[in-house]
Amino acid sequence: MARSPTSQRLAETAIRLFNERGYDETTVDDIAARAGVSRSTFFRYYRSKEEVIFPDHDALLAKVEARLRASTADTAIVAICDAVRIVLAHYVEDAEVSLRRYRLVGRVPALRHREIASVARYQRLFREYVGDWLAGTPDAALRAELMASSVVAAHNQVLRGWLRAGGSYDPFEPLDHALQYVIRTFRHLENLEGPGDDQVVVAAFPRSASPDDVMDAIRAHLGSRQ
Amino acid sequence: MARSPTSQRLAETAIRLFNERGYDETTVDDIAARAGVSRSTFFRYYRSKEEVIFPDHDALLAKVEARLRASTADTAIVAICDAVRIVLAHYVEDAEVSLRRYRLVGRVPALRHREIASVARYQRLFREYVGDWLAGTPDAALRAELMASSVVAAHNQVLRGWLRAGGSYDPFEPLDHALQYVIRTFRHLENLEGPGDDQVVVAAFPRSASPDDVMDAIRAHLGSRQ
DNA sequence: GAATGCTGTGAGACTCAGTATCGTACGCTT
DNA sequence: AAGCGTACGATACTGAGTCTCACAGCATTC
Repeated sequence: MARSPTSQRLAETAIRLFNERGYDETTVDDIAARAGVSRSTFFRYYRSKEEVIFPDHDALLAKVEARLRASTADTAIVAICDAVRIVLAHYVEDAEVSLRRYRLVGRVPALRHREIASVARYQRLFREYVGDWLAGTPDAALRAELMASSVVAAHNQVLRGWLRAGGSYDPFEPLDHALQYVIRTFRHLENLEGPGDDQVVVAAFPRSASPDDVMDAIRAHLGSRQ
Repeated sequence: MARSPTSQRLAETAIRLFNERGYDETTVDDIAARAGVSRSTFFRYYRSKEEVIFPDHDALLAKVEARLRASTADTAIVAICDAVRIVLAHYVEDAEVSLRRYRLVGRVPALRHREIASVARYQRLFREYVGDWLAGTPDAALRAELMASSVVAAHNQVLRGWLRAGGSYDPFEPLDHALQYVIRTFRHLENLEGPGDDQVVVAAFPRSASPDDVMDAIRAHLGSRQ
């Protein structure tokens, strides 16, 4: 599935021209001519002028889906975090391309729409996965939607920050930091099944409760565990 | 700002034709001819063929923004919930149109993309608002993103459910239910400023911690409050 | 009441994305 | 060398969206 040299050449030519003259000012004819092929050939490799900017979203989407499928309910959160890392890694691998695309997309509304649409596909994927995971629990669909949107939002926030900074640092640490928020939100939304592996949320009390009230209640509760 | 009769007529004709023949099979010429005007006139009222389906998103967006601006930090959550209700109300008011559009959008990828793009504008609006609200606190941008995405996700989930059901019930109750989740998530994400009004989340511990460890830690922490 | 200007409309030409078809040259097999 | 499949080029076509110009209606003004 290695990309053909012609396809590669077309993509590079296109991006160069888009940056030189602007997206709207560059016609498909220009790209094809400069790449030394015919217009027909361009449309053979890319279904549209926009697609030349977003080549392998399908492949990436498939990778994400594969990672999610390769998990059981116990490891759902791990699978989700892994999947998000896969996506971010994809951008980081081709930092050069990602950055050029980022600048381009920021300037061209049509491309921005396209990008947003492709993000929606990831969100949908996560939503379906989480929906299956939560199936049967109350408000499963709603919570799946919220969880999926959080995952995607966290990823996008980290990615955008990294891109804005010109890809000048390792974004996986911020990603894990962001995912901590998401995981806590998950736990929170998931609270029917109790807390997770390494943390036990102990209690919540009316603010009016005195420290002694709190201590008493906790002592009583812990008593049943000893 | 009442819509002109010609514009109205064009929109109605377009939707009827889209439903009869399909979106791609209907040309702008068809619409204009059937509405009794020229092609030029169509493009005077709508900048594109897609736009005839999504007429007043701009106005709605402005309403939402106005509602958000008309609030101080204290009432941020209230403002956000209100804003979401405004959006849902807009769909419910024109239930007939909303339903027709929903069915259409479900079948035509180009329209779906357009819809998704417009949703992103709402999310951006909420993100900026929440970002201002949280400005100066740690991870403000990240938490703003998460909160905004939750708000939008909740709304969309409720709206989609209502549309799928053919608009056969009052969606504001489910909306409030969904917003409860969102609000709790907010509180959770907001915990730097302390928890909400009536709850105090006390602590989280490694599951391996013995009850005594827990008690000691809590006692030490509460000590500083007495 | 004619000249003036503004506004909405129609007509037509033009660009360009995207589709479909056909012919052909090249490389590979047997 | 004959046959075959694949990739490419050439060409024509549809339809969206832009632009320009001409004209008609309608008000104002002197």
